[in-house]
Amino acid sequence: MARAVKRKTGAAAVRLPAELTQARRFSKTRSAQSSALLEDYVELIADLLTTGGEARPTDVARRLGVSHATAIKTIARLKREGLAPGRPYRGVFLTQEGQKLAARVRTRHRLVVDMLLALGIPAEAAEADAEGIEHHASEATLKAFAQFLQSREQN
Amino acid sequence: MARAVKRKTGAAAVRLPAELTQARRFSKTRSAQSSALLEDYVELIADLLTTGGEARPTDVARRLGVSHATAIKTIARLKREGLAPGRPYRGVFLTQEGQKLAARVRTRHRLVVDMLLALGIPAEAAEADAEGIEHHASEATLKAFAQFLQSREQN
DNA sequence: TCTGAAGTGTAGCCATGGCTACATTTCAGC
DNA sequence: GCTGAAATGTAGCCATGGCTACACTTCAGA
Ligand SMILES: [Mn+2]
Ligand SMILES: [Mn+2]
Ligand SMILES: [Mn+2]
Ligand SMILES: [Mn+2]
Repeated sequence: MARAVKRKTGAAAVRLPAELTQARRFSKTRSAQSSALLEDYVELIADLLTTGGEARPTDVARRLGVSHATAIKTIARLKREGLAPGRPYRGVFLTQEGQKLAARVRTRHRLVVDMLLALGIPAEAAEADAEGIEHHASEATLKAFAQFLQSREQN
Repeated sequence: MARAVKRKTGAAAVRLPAELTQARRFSKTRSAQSSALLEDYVELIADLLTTGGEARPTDVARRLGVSHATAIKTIARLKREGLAPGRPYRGVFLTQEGQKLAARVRTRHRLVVDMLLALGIPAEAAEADAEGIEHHASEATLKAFAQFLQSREQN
């Protein structure tokens, strides 16, 4: 295309900013994707901690449907990123920062599920889709979801 | 927890199926994630082909915001998977299967964007979020989106 | 107190999807 | 026709996130 600039003179120049915009969108999606896994781990660990008082790598692995080795490796990444402290063989916990992230993620998760349910989507599909969708919902989208739900409640 | 089975006898046994369900959800999300990139490539290539008659690796790279080397490597994967034929230095095309996939993906993309717009989400946020969300919307969810839009048009 | 099963951790493999650096090919314009 | 700039392709690096196989800790119960 760059070689074609001299062929299709006019339109190409105009389309350039659109290319940048689209590239930025994809870039945003990639970045969301890279935090998605950590978000799910933190959310799940928080859930295990509140429910059972402890979060063990094996439990995390079983709930996520991955091997315990995979879970342990990712938990190590949580530790590296300052989201989870913890000594070896002692279960996982969350730092203040980890807890804050967990709270945000849990709220968001519920909002997305509720929205899908409100649209009449069957429960299991709503839960499954939400697990992926949640990581790509911007603040603007979350706000719109909340407003939609609120307007629904009023009738 | 498995070690804890003998401590917390009752509840753990009941919770087992729920664990499997949740694991299945995460597994589904992971699988959606693994096809997401190919879907975006195919969608974009189809777009370039219809718009300009050709899809060159450099154009694909620029639109996705990645290096040309990355684009070429992923395009090689498209070829491996039977979605794109093409000789070296000759631009990319789509097989019948690739075209079918592109059509499905494009329709889905538009539906998701339209849904978000209908909820009052600002255009740029809608476009950006849709780029990630689309890959996690099941048939049930797409159907619900379509129905919502239809009911909207009628007033 | 000992011990073995369960849980935890480590090592090392693979595919993916980014990147930079460099080599090769194409083709517009002279 | 030549040629050099742009496009294309290749090589090789890295991090991530899966996996299996094996080693090490822990602790419930004998
Ligand atoms: Mn999730
Ligand atoms: Mn979630
Ligand atoms: Mn997309
Ligand atoms: Mn798309």
